[in-house]
Amino acid sequence: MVGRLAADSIERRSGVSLWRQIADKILHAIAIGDFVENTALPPEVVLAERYGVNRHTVRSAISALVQEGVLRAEQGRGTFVLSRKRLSYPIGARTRFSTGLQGQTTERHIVLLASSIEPASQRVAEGLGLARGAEVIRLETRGEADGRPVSRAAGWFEARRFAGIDAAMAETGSITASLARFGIDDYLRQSTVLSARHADAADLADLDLQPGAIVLVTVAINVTPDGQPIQFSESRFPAERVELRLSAL
Amino acid sequence: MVGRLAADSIERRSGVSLWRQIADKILHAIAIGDFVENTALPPEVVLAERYGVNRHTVRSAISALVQEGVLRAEQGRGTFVLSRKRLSYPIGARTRFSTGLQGQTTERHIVLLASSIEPASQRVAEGLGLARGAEVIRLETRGEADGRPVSRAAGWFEARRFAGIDAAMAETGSITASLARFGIDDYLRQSTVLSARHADAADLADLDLQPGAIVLVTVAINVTPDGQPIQFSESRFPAERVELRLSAL
DNA sequence: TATAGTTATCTATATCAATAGACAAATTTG
DNA sequence: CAAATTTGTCTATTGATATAGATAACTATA
Repeated sequence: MVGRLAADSIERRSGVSLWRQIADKILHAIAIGDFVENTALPPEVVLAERYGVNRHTVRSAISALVQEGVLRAEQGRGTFVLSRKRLSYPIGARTRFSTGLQGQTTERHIVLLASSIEPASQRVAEGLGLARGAEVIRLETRGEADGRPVSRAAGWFEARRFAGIDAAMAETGSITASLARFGIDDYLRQSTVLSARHADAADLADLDLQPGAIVLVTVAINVTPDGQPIQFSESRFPAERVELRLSAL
Repeated sequence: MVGRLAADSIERRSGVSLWRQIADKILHAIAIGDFVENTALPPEVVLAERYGVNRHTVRSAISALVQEGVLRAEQGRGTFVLSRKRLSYPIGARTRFSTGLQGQTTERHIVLLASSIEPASQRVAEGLGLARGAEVIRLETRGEADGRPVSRAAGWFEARRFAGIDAAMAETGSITASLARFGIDDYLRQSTVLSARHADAADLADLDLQPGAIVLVTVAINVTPDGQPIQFSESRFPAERVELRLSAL
């Protein structure tokens, strides 16, 4: 018996335009190696036939991907796949931003975008083992590697215990280094919950994405080695640039 | 300083229609508890103003979600959120479909959709430690819980060692039970790589999704306790119905 | 029962998305 | 150079998407 391999037709009047669907198909084809880096795509006419749409619709899709920096079109020659490997971000017991991307990138750092003190919401309070409404410090950060944004995170810390962590973070550019100032030499990831959704307007701006992009979302709790919760965080990763590699916890 | 909390505007001419974006927003709002199960949504006029679109556009979004079984509209009364909690699928060293969903569901099983023998592709061969082109058995399966599809997976096994595993799978409806027939009493997850993308036509059909839906994708390798690779798999989960909970590996 | 609040339906108009065809411009190949 | 191939541009038409306004139908409540 033969399994159906990607019937791969497109959906009309779905709320997602055909050009967007085809752009996604091309991205997927690149991701699985059907279209190879630094080689030409099939001609527009062929793609139009393959996907069962008009050539102009294919052109709209290609145009969007050229904007996104995935393809380069050259009149008379063809349309070429630019190289853009996805970063593989490790998630495990000792998940650290910078060390996790060593070897894949030459440069990476965290930028502190904003910070504030606020009462803990239900889930933050639960995660940190605090009373609802207790004061917490929120740090909004963006992770960048080789000049490209690869993550956008919000982290919450108990305000009383970690007063001044915002300044430490701005100065050091590292969560690990900032926590060290409060006597935290090591911390472990207690839990990670993962989901995915379309990027909202904030994601688009923060992560330099195009409308319709997908973000991976992790909600995690970090604890000291003896199990004391110190950080609750929600991170967003652009799915087109990052994959998450789950390592031993 | 104050961090921007979800500017949450909508994107025009993005390839995703406004009604689809608003439908996604409503789903998200339900997911994070802004809209509560079994209570009414704000009136259409209010939603239209909040999202900055015409009332009719909001109605299109609501109409789609009614079709998807997320909402129920009652003339004169309001539009209500039906209950549909996301399943939390655990991923860890001993990831098992059925046991992982115990407690959250009353019934779950795996359906064998198709099977075939084929030469190993590059990545499958690498994952299983075989020569490229070596014969492998592919099992196409769907996981269902309480009558709803929650996963769609392809699993590859070395053909010589696991000849007949397709029949075993069809009979037992369990990977674990099928492997037991080949003397595999225990197996561990060696690696998991996670990504997300839009559902393609096959996903839409297999997982009973609407166009524009997002799927979480895991690529995993299972090994015997002494490290021998036995299964390479790629699974897809509907992000609107499933979240992945990473537990200790 | 009367009123306010809500969803449902209708008409009309403007813009975006998709198709269709023709031809121009650039590149490669014979 | 000529022909073939491929991307780029233009015009035109159709259907889906979005806005706007008016009114009907239904529900709850004072």
